[in-house]
Amino acid sequence: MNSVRPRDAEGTKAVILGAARLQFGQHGFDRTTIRSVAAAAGVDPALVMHYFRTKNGLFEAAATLDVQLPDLTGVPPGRVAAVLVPVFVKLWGPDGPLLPLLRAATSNPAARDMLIAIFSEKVAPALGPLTPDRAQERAALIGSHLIGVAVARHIIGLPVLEAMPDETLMVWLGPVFEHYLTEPRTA
Amino acid sequence: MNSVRPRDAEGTKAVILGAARLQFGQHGFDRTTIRSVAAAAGVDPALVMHYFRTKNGLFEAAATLDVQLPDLTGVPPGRVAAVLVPVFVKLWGPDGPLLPLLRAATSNPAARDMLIAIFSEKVAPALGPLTPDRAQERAALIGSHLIGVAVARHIIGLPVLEAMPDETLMVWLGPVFEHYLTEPRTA
DNA sequence: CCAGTCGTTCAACAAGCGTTGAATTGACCA
DNA sequence: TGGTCAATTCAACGCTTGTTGAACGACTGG
Repeated sequence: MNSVRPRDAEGTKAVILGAARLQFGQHGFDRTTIRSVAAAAGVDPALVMHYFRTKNGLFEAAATLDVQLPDLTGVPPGRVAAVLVPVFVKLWGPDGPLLPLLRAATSNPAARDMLIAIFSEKVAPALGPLTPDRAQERAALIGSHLIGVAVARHIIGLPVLEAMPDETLMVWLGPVFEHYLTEPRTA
Repeated sequence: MNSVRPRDAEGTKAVILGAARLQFGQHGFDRTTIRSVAAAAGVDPALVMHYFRTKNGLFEAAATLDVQLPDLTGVPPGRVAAVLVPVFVKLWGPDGPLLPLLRAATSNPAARDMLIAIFSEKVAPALGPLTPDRAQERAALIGSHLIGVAVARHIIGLPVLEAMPDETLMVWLGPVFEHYLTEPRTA
């Protein structure tokens, strides 16, 4: 039944990391225990420590990711949202890499810093060229809206948003993102 | 130094509740311990149990709140955002009652249910009369945007949004909320 | 066939947790 | 003054957690 894997350091390391990603994402940092990760990976808890030294080490390894955003230079403003929304919806989806980070951010400063870094190094630069001014603010508003939708959908589990298909969400968010990217500000 | 309070059940109960609110709000459910709440309240841990029976009981007592939204019937759509945004910004602010609930929602199902209840019993009914259709969806999008801003500002601590004054935030959010409330949907 | 290496497990620790029941303290009334 | 009862504390329990060092066991090169 329980298939005994051959001895393979790199392999088991990957299995542990997979289980850790899953649990950190679903239950957050505190509720995820070394023991539960080890059990899910079919491995002794001490082995987890051996490979990742500490629980924080395991988390950092599990949360390390490279967020790739499409190049948006030259995309007409009216089309930007249509390109952007599907990408972000996937990144923030239940299987995406950002939700675990957000869940952990409640109690883990390292997770907070990682999210801030992703915003200022990836999101803001990607959106900057499309905006007339105040690029940071505009990007932050778009980003925070996406965070909110992700929280409402996947953490709180608000029925209306849980039930809403991605396409419908896109239709709603599209004009708003366009507004945030292009609307001139006087104040 | 450490002022010894007179024996007063109702009083100490309130002190404990205050400490609990503070800690649940700042550190979330898991990181808040009976012992730390008791210490902050200058009281024995057993006393906390005596008054609130269990940690979940303490949390429920600390998280119980009545969110009061202004009556919006008859307010012209263009003015709605101007009325609504300050109220929501305060409710979601660092001293408001909703942030603790959201922090706890990461790991506490009761907190999730409470947030869902607040949405469906308070927010959606308040916004419903202002919308031509799909009231739940429209309210959910506004609510999730506010959640996102709160998370970005007070949980993650995104510098751009932390530094943004409430008035500026209002100017940004106003047109978007108006759009969500009034924009006709064809799809 | 034996030694050594490396993946892996065993067993235990110290600390912190929620929770408990009995003991202690202090205030009030007879 | 002494008794009563509520408010509060003491001391401990059983459990889970992260973490550790030593032991085990399978494969590999000599």
